[in-house]
Amino acid sequence: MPEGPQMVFLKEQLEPFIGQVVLKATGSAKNIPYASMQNQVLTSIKTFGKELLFCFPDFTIRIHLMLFGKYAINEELNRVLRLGLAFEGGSINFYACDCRFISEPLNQVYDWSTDVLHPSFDPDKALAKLYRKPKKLICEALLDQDILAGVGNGIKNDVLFRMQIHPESLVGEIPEAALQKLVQACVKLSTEYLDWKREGTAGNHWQAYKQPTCPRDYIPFRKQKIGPSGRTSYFCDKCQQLYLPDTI
DNA sequence: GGTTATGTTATTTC
DNA sequence: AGAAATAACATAAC
Repeated sequence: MPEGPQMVFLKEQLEPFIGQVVLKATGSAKNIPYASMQNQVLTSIKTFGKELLFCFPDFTIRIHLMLFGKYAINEELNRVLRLGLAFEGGSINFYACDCRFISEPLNQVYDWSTDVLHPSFDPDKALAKLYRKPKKLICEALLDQDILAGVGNGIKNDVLFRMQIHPESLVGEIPEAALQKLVQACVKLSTEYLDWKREGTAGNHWQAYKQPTCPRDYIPFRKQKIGPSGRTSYFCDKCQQLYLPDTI
């Protein structure tokens, strides 16, 4: 259930709990100080990329939904509870997710300017980090959370389609202007995606991801696992340009 | 039973 | 040493 925009949306759903005191923390997640969380005030909730951060006065609990994570607000799901937080005004339950305890100050742990949806996101820094990996496939580089935190496989596919760049292009071969636009597109699509979540707009907004046909050329998208990570890409050979080294 | 999937991380390999 | 590939983990649906 991840991708940055969904996590920001989840954070917004949970904001009513801010200021409330934990009545009880339960679950099967390891390294969580269940007992000492009791009576702690939830100071704030933040996100970093696909991570959700519950901030308490002296520590933070980090939730990552990974691939299969589920959550329920004011209800319970019929599966193994990983972390449940009971407040006066309701409860939050997480399942099949990664939970961690963070004792360091968050500014020491996170570089917020890496997060595509954070106000301090720094596109120039992202561009520089991308060019530091010139031999990587662009479809792999876009998923690097140290470069573009919050971008997932859906955003990756649609951004490449929108900017008409072939997923197998090498980062170092993409002209700077095009790569710059690609970074901008990550921000724009993530923001749009968040707006769709907020508006509760029905239907599908993906142009390429999980789609059968290219809306520009009306030919079937190619669906293929690309690169060492093997994440699936949806792309159109006709309208997405492949940037590779000149072979002479 | 096998495959697939909005993901990360620990371990191994080069 | 450090980058890159591989394995591992988690879970439901088709």
